[in-house]
Amino acid sequence: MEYLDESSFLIAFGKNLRKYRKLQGFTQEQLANDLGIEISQISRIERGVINTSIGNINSISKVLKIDIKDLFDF
Amino acid sequence: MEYLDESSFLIAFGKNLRKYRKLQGFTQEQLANDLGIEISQISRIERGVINTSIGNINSISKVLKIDIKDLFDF
DNA sequence: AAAAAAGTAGGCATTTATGCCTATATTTGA
DNA sequence: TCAAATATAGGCATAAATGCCTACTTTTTT
Repeated sequence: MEYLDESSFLIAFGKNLRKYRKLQGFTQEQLANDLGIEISQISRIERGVINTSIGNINSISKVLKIDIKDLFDF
Repeated sequence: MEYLDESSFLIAFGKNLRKYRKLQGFTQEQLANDLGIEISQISRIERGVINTSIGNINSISKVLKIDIKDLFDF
């Protein structure tokens, strides 16, 4: 198991989220709308610009209908 | 797979974190010191009072030497 | 190539997490 | 039971995420 520094972690997480979002057939806008959050936030999370909350990630996994653990599996 | 609302999720997450922290033989203070964050934050996370960041959780898994996915496995 | 769709960027105000500190409560061990 | 260790609580200042908005860039589709 490898541990990343925060910046690398956020970028890797974002890439993985993007993968699952597309896999489930969502645009950033659809995901943001279903979540009730800003589309710009999705963009920032996927690019690793911001360090979002675990609650937010729980909501995202709910909307995408995936296991939250998958979002941390990379 | 079951999806929790945010409040229930944060409480469940906190309980799980506490379980793994004790399992790895850390006090809240030791964990906070190793992380370089406030002990009061650990307490708040474990009680589900705050909605901490994914970067913080990555750091915690690193210090506890566990798989980050375990912290989301409940 | 042109138009449409999707994603990126940045500013500003607001909300929330965090740091720092002190005091209180609970749990553990002698 | 008493003392020590561990955890909880709250206030205040600061930093960071978020909401809301507009403009620009990149990608996709026709």
